[in-house]
Amino acid sequence: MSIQERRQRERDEIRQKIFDAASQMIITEGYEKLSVRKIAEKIQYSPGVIYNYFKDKNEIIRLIIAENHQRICDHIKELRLDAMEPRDALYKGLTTFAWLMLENPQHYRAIMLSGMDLTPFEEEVPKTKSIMELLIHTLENGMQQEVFCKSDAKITAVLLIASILGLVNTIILDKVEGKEVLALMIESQIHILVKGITK
Amino acid sequence: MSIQERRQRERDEIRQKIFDAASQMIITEGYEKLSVRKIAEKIQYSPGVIYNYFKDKNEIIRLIIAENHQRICDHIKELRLDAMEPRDALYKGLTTFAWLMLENPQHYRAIMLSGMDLTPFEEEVPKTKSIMELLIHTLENGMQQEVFCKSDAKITAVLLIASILGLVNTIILDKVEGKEVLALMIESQIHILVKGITK
DNA sequence: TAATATAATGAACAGTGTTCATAATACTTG
DNA sequence: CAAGTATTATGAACACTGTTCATTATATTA
Repeated sequence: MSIQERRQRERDEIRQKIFDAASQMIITEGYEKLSVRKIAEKIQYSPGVIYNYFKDKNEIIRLIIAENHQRICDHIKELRLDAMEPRDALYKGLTTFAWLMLENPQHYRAIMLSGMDLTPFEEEVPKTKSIMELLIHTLENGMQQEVFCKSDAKITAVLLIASILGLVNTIILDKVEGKEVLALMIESQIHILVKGITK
Repeated sequence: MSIQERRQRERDEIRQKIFDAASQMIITEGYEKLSVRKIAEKIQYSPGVIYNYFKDKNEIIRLIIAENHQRICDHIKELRLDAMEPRDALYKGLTTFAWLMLENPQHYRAIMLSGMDLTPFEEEVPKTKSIMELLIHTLENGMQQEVFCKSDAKITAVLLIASILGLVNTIILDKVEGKEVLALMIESQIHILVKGITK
């Protein structure tokens, strides 16, 4: 029995190696330059072996994105937004989200670029929705306390996230430089959004 | 002299043919599936001929995006926003922008996807900035009339556009269906934004 | 008509994702 | 320990991609 455990462990290790190599290559060389052959070269295996561990290249990318989402979600959970005043919570949550997204742009870029093919993505990793759920909870909380205007919290959450993602995308594409300008933009954007939904 | 005019005209015609074929292929088959070889096949030329008329594939894409921007900009200009009340102008302008973006998602997608390589883009087609300029003008107008909060109009314009692009992107990626849901999202988003910057 | 400028060709190069028969390895059984 | 079996790695092959360029064909000029 132990022998099969070890085999499984070895499988997992190689799988992880592939994953890590791909993840790092996206960060250092960018999403566009990522290729199966280069991953194989980096871990010193033949190209074909990748397909013994992953369905295809897309699955690897999906999992990298999922891991990133999870990481961001964990960070936001640690903020304990539910213990804060709704508007403060919204401020803090969205700001954190924006900065974490900007932390490694290449991963974020992968989300944008591979978008269309990632529809079965949420089924695989249901936790991905959690960022949205945290936000929805904050919004509903604020509505009950009559701080925010009444609306469909789910839709409003989508709109808020979309705004932040749009800003992050613009910042990355336009190569906005200077942390103080960046901070001003994020600050301003979130100010507008929070004001826009408050009573 | 007339003979050179004709030659130039013929050159322009083939160039246009290539452009049109590419533009249509993006719409029908999507940005990812666009290839130089398929363009050549569609216009019944050999692949190499493309490079007698365009520097590379990217230039074609850049020009398609530029044309799209121009088209949207012309539509918005026709609205005569400067003759409207600032908030109405903002509403109308942003709503029109969003719907035109959603009109053919594949072109919009090309903007997102090819982003990083398009930095020299604005130098080629300075008119691209015009949408932004129209928006900035509307904002400055509103600030002078003390309808909008005082701020850097340029930055605020970027934030507003980013929000709309973010929403459009989300709608496309998440394949939001149903025109009434779509309309509600756009309407809500713009409502939040306008409220967010008004005094 | 011959010389010249221009443009189309398609093979070639270096790359991509993916598949699969073959070879090598590791494990199980006699 | 040896023979047989299951598992995994290999690398060639397929069908693509963008791009370049010597060669060929065409059209213009002398």
